[in-house]
Amino acid sequence: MAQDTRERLLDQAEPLFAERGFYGVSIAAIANELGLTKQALLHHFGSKEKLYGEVLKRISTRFETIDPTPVDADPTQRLTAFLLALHMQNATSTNATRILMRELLDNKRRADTAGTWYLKTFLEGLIAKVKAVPNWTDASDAEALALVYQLLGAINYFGISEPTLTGIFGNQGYEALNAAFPSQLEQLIRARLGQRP
Amino acid sequence: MAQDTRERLLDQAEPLFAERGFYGVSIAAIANELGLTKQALLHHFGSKEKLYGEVLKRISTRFETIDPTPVDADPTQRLTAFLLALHMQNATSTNATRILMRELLDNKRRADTAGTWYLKTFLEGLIAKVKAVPNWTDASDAEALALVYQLLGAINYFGISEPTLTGIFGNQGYEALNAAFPSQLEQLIRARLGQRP
DNA sequence: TTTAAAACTTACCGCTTGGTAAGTAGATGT
DNA sequence: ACATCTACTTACCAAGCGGTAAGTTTTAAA
Repeated sequence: MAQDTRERLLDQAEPLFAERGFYGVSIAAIANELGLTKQALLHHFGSKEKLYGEVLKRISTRFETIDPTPVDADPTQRLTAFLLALHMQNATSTNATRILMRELLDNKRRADTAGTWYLKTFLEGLIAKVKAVPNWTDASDAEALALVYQLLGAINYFGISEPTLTGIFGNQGYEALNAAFPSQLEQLIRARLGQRP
Repeated sequence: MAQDTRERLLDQAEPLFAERGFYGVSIAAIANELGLTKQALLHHFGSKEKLYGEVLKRISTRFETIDPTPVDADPTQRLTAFLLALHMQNATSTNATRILMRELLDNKRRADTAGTWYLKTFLEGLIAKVKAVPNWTDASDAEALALVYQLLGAINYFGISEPTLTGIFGNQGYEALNAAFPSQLEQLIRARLGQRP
């Protein structure tokens, strides 16, 4: 079965899971959107869980390859660039952020899915990046992680809020906010990294 | 129909919607957990949508009454106290945060549910609180909102991540993080409010 | 003590769900 | 030419879904 077709199907299934969640879409609905029958879809992926699992795995691996700046750059600069890149990725597509946020919410039941493990290395990498900043070299792991998590939260929470914020403040209001966001984020990062923990 | 019973049922339904989402729980499952039959539950609330709507409404009204500090306090202090109170509320119960986060994710389809409207006044109140801070008096609405949203993101994202973080870093790891979080959050707020926008 | 409303139960209903079983058309390799 | 494999289709299934209809018990005010 052509790898391209498989990838194409996963490309199309991803936004459906992102928008409606695992329990919110049926395999029949997905198949319909993809232009084939439910049984054809099951033929390709075996089960709904497996299909979803592959969508999740793709996202995980995709996340492992974000690092826009050279290793020898200034640590503060490097962390800032990395987090801004993370935010900018949401402008392209919020599917990954939405799906991972849903995993976070469902993790009490679904226990340890693919998402958790990639997150470990991802977070540990970020902790290391924080500790490379002069002011933060002797921060505890918990302190560094708290900062990291606050910044990730700022980015990802905003990432999933576009529909709601547009609903509240209108298109213009949201656009103004979206335009102001990156520089405000940069300021937030600089402000905190400039302080001691 | 006794108001107390109604409230009790909503109290018990809330965590189920929080943990499994609207599409993830059936009315039969809820009824079972509440110790009555599906039909008895439907008798009380009419439909699943209406039951969920009432859960949502309760959360909205509950949010409108958080303001721990007197109006005449120092603006910076006041905003900090408010946001810390918001974080501390998650320690008591994450149900509200989880449900509202799910609403954020589903808002593309569910359009304008109860959650959106309460959020408007809530966010506008926070914008006003930011603009009361000396450095921020002449910030634009978009700038103030960007900051507010970043801080809310930091708080709420952490609020829903306990199961995942415990899974990654273990109970001890999570406890250390949870202990470090409030003071780190306070530092983050102070750092940013101390700067100009 | 009667009356009426509230709080249920039992019995359904049509529809959707995820999944299985068995067969088939068309390409590909030998 | 034959066999194999991929990519499907048609037909079906039991279980679960949200919801309706109608009857029964419980509670409590007149």
